[in-house]
Amino acid sequence: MSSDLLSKGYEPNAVEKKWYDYWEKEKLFAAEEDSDKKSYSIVIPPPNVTGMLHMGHALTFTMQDILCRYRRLRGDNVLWMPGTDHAGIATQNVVEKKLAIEGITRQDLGREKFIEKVWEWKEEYGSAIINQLKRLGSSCDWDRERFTMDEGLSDAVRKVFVDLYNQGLIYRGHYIINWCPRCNTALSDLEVEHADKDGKLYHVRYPFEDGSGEFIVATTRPETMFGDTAVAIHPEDERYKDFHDVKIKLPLTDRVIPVIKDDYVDMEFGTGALKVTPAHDPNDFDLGKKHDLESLKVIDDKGAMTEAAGKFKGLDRFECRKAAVKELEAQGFLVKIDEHEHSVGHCYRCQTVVEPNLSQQWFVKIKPLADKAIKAVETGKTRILPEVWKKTYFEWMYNIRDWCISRQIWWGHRIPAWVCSDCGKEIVALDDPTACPDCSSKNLEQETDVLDTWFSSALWPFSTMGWPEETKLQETFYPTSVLVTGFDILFFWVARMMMMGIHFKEEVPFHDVYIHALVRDDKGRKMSKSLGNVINPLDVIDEYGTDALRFTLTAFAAMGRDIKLSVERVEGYRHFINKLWNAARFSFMHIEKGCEPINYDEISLVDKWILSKMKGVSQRVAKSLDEYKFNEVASDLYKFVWHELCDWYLEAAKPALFGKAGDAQMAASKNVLARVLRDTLIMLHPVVPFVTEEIWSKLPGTEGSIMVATYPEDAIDADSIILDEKIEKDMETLSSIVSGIRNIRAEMNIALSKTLNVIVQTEDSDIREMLECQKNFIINLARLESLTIQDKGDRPKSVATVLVEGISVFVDLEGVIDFSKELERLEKELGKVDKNLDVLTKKLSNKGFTDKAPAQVVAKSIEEKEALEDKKAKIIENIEKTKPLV
RNA sequence: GGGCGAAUAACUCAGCUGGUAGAGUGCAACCCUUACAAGGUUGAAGUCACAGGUUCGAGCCCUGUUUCGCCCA
Repeated sequence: MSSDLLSKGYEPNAVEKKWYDYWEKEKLFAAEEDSDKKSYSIVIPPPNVTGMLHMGHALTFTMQDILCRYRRLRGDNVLWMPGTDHAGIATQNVVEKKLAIEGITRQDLGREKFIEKVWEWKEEYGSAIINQLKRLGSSCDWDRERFTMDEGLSDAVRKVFVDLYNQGLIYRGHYIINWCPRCNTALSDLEVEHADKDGKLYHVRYPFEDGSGEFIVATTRPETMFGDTAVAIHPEDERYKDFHDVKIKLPLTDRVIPVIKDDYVDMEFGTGALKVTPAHDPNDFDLGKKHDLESLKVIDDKGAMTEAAGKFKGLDRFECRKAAVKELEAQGFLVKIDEHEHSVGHCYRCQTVVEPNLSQQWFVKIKPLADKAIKAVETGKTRILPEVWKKTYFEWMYNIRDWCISRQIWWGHRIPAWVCSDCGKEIVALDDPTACPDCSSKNLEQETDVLDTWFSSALWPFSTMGWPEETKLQETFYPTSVLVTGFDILFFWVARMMMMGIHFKEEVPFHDVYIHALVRDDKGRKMSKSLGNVINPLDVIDEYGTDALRFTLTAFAAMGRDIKLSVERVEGYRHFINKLWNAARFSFMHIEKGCEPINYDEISLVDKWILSKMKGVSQRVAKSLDEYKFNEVASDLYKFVWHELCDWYLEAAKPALFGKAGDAQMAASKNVLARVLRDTLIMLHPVVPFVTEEIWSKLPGTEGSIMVATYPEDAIDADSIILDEKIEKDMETLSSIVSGIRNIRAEMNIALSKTLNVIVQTEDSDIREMLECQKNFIINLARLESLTIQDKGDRPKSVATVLVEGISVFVDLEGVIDFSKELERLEKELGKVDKNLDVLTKKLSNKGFTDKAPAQVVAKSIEEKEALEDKKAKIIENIEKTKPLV
């Protein structure tokens, strides 16, 4: 026996580093390419190479790590594929900012040199996020770490591009796209974030050319008027039905524009006359195409006005708005300005207001790809959980629009397309062409654009496994078992992986998609730098330990619900880790050797009880993990460790463990304790890997890492552990009696040092027998001097009473208290019973209930009512007998 | 404007196919009882947002209202 095996409190910091290094060194995270075991695989959502660990990472990596560690304990061959994303715009921004400090722009360097700089930056800082992920305990197979710009993945990207092009699913064209004037690139629809802004609605006079009248048009963007090429009205608008062939003299310009009729126009909005700017509004663009209107670009790529804006040329678009309004007012064209809230698109990388702009870009024709991805979810080949997200997925897929994939930045996969300068031939090829296939010219110019970063991440589940090569890895691990991610990238990433996976692998990329919640602050707000409410996971880990953070996130990860996190909550769960630690510390005082098969003939009721409870937990935990109910895993384990193992089992087993029940019982209980601690650690390990490994390493009879242990349900002798309802019921009776006596002690203010004499009466002979056997249990835990078990008999005089399931418990209070308190207690108890009895009586006197409710339910109610009536009678009796004592 | 979700103890949240409301934290009282004061024992605390409806019976199902959050345009 030795208590100095473990220190008094759990100190996570030293322990975590030690074990993480050990796991890595021992290659315990490594997947086997070829194995007889069942395969289980997850690819991580690759964090941005510029990223810093935040709570969202902590949550998603904790969940994935739990699943992977759990599947290893179940004997699976697990691949958890890690890597990072080159994050085109974000990374380019970071490096540009760094250069700016030195006063250099990327244009100063030129494309080649700049990209070299980015690679240098990546080599230096790119592993930061990976190291942070390791601190979470993530058991990824790091030897397989990939990067979306590495050679293999770049090959995959190129092949996909070329194939899609040849299949007619990638095309180039002039369309209106979202343009970020700060990043100087096109963005996909998804990369634009809409925010409601207080703006103004300007009402402007658009006079007819012949002076016979005017329209009043309402616009939020008067600066775009220089690009107007028509005014549109609704064909059925009563107000304008007499206008035929009118032309508009566009204010502040010399231009005359036509009036078109289209039922797209909203008659309710403003005056029902809509200015049409095809080059700067997506809807107007469609309208322009339909009516064959000219597109006039008035805002350039930097957000400044073009030639077409006349004297406003060169002005920033927002400056121009002010200037134009002033001019309109001066010339009498401005009717009024209303306050107006409207939605404005912002760049998701830099928050600059996005400019819809006409330009030549590359697009993926997405509909054919989407159709197959929809079908995969409809038929259940891929499950989306929780189910609510299925609807969102379908909604987006049905309304999907072609995906703009070209970006006018430098950092990324350069589009493998060339144009022949001589004949204009467009060439897209796997290998760089040297001559034009049509005219043999060698004057080829490569496309300067790069691909949307999400284009490469869409290939992640198979490109990381070696595709387009045929590899053993893909054979073993594709499709992956589950994708775990937040809903914020459901469209960006999940949907696109679905489309690409199905198209190129002819197989869905994952069987399950588990969508988890977002981590918010304790008031439910998104964590953001500007709000200053960010909780840095690394700080939390430093203060409370990784396991405490992981357990907290797990406990709060109820499906489909956001997590409101505060450090206080982490602190709460640190107490749990410490409780576990101390339970182990106590156990180590008794456990001398590894556990041996349990002999049920030799062990006590509490022994059987804790084994039964443990069996229930291991079954429920397994089921909950299969269903991604992480919070249930945490609460089951918490309840078991704290309230069953520590509160009752360890306390009840103490006499036996200290040898007060004989050597045989001591040995048997020690064996049970060893078994329970071992299996508890294994069940906990996926959630709290560090503390469990530390305890495991000191637990007698264990070899190697807990990571390669066997989950209790799979143990060779798993069936010898019995889930026994009768035992659990008996234990409940016993603990209720103990709690009842403790309650009397507390309410009567009886010191713990005062041992009590108690008489228990029940007419049930089975229970009497059970109680007789478990006498010491009650005596020890309720701190009694003596315990008498009777059939029935005279009620002793000066007692406090408590009723447990028809069992009367009399606590002898001779000379201890004043009985007015006891009377108070009894009256209170009577009140409770009466209230419950009321409900049941009403229910049972309702003919509808007795006639229509299932017989089982009625019978149960009758039984309960009888028990309560019996209880009531006994309480009244006790009250009557107590009254004279007051 | 379209869609989705949430509302349960002071706080954070569970609550399965409808059958007398649960946990943790916090609070109050007592206790250093030989693993743990980061602990133990006991206790108080809820018109399940509001209004209707279905049902013998509704936190749960249906309709509407309010408030909040999110997504899409």
